[in-house]
Amino acid sequence: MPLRLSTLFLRTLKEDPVGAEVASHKLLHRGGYIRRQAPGIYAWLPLGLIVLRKIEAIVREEMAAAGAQEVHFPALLPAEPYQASNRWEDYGDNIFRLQDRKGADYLLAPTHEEVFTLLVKDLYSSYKDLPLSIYQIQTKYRDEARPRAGLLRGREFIMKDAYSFDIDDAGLAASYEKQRAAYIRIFERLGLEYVIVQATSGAMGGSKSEEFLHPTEVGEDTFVRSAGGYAANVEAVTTVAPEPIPFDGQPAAHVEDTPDTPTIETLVAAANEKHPREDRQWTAADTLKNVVCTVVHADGEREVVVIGLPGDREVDLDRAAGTGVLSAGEHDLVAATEEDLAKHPGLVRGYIGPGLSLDAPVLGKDGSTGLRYFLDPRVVPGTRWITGANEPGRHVFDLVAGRDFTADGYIEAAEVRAGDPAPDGSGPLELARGIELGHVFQLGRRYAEALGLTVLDQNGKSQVVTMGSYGIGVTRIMAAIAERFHDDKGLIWPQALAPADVHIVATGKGDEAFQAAESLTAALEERGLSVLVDDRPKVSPGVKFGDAELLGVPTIAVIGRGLAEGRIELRDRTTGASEEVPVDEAAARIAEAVAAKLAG
RNA sequence: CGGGAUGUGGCGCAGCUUGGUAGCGCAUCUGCUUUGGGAGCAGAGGGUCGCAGGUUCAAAUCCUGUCAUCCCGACCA
Repeated sequence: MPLRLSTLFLRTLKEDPVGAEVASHKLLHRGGYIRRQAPGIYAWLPLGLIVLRKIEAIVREEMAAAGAQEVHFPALLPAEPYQASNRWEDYGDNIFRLQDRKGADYLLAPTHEEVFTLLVKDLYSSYKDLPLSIYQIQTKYRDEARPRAGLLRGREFIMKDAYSFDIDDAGLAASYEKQRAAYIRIFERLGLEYVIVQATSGAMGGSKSEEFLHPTEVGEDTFVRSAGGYAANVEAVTTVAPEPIPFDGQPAAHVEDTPDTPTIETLVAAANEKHPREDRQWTAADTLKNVVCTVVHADGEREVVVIGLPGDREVDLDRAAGTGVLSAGEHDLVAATEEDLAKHPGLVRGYIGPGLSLDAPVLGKDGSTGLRYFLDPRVVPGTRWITGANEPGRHVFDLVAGRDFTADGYIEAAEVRAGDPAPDGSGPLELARGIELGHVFQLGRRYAEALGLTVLDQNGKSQVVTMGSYGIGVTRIMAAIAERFHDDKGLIWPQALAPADVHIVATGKGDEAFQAAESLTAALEERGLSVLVDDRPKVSPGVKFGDAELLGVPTIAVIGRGLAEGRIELRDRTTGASEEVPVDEAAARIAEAVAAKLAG
């Protein structure tokens, strides 16, 4: 049956929702695809559901092709499995929590690793049952502090999440590869550009991890890429360390008066004025900035640490926390507070330095402060720095890394900048924004271990299963498509996702146009096409044209003015092209156009 | 969590400074006209003014509290 605008549950709107910033949010709202219910929570109207189901269908087909089987879990789950994996705490306020009448804790699941793991544990106990890949398409809940951009960042959203279970690392690698390949096919079919970037695994734990990002300015994720093909989330970029420099011939360190220079800017100015270099001006890159941070341990203990990095770089704490310096039991890395600083009088604010010689270190576990000291990878042995002398108004010049000071380790704590070299040598990096649409990663054994998922191997020995986790944001994909395919008049759906194959507009007074629209509808449906027909009586043509453009069905057939001469107008919403065709050829021509769009 | 702002018919807003019994646009309904680019005229229906308390003869308006929402930031797979 065709969708008839005379009866379809739809109201198009002229006004954007209050506060809407991005096109997908405005247009899906105005086009009557979605309605906001609460911050970050949307109701799905008939047209929206049709598009959503089409995206889901593509995902289902590719999951089946990849050998994954569909299951379905509740969105409402008991707290215990999440307490066992520690995520009940780790997720913090991002979980929607609730209690039943007995006071037992429940949650609206943000993701389902735990219950998938437990289900497999329930049913399987032999290596012969593996490998296994199962998935669901399910509504997820995350109580985001600030939902925004409509469907792009909601508190309720639909996600396909798949999980693989293997006996060994090789099996996990193979399962991962299948899902990764399925994702590539999905995005190809959607016609949505994507970049696969290396990622960190974040709160989920695990090792190999890649994100599928759709590059766009409205995206919330920042990633880097090089002309040579390297791409990574900024959190996952590793710094290219320069070659060490021999100590021979390097000047000895010397302390100088640099009054009132608590910042890098004032320090550089003072250095150029009072202690100028002969060959060039000092710059911020010649200084070593020592930033005080706090590691928050799982038990709540706050450990102050110091991070040294070139003075021209800002600290990026997400990178620092995500690139491995935090060991087990270390929960988070944050900026140090006044109270943290107050506990360490050995730190002279504005003039912090690692110490003047290896014999008398200030920072580091063996230093006088006893605080752990980490360095940016650029601070290789032999590099010379201006840095704090741990006295107010004094800095040390020509302090050489490795000769005069060392650290407890290296850390990726510096911001990534455009122009930095790619770690694989493929050229300079550029920064870009993207929407994260999918994420594949090798979880490893964290969940299986925490929840006791083991199987017997060929030797009858118990082995912990290794897992992979693979997510795709279905509702987010819909927003990304709307974001990518629209113009100032409205949405322009790809043929494969449009709520109908053809949008027929009947205009003019009298019954002729409406009758012709009915005949054409029937002819198109006979050819297997889905039809949206604007059969609203007494609605002016301008309104109908406007709605057709807003709704975004890619092929529009206008029946009206030309009908007296036996012609129907075909419009291509994508190209804007328009042509008149004889009435009796219309169905065939439309079917051709639709087929061409599906193919192309 | 910090900063800023806003809560008034379905939607978007005015009214609040200076208290006096609620208005505009869109949408909806009726009639007539109009029908290839978001029509015209005439009429109609629809509001606990976020909530609670207070001041007052009288509160959308002033005061106190509270809740919610939006924006910026922090946070965030």
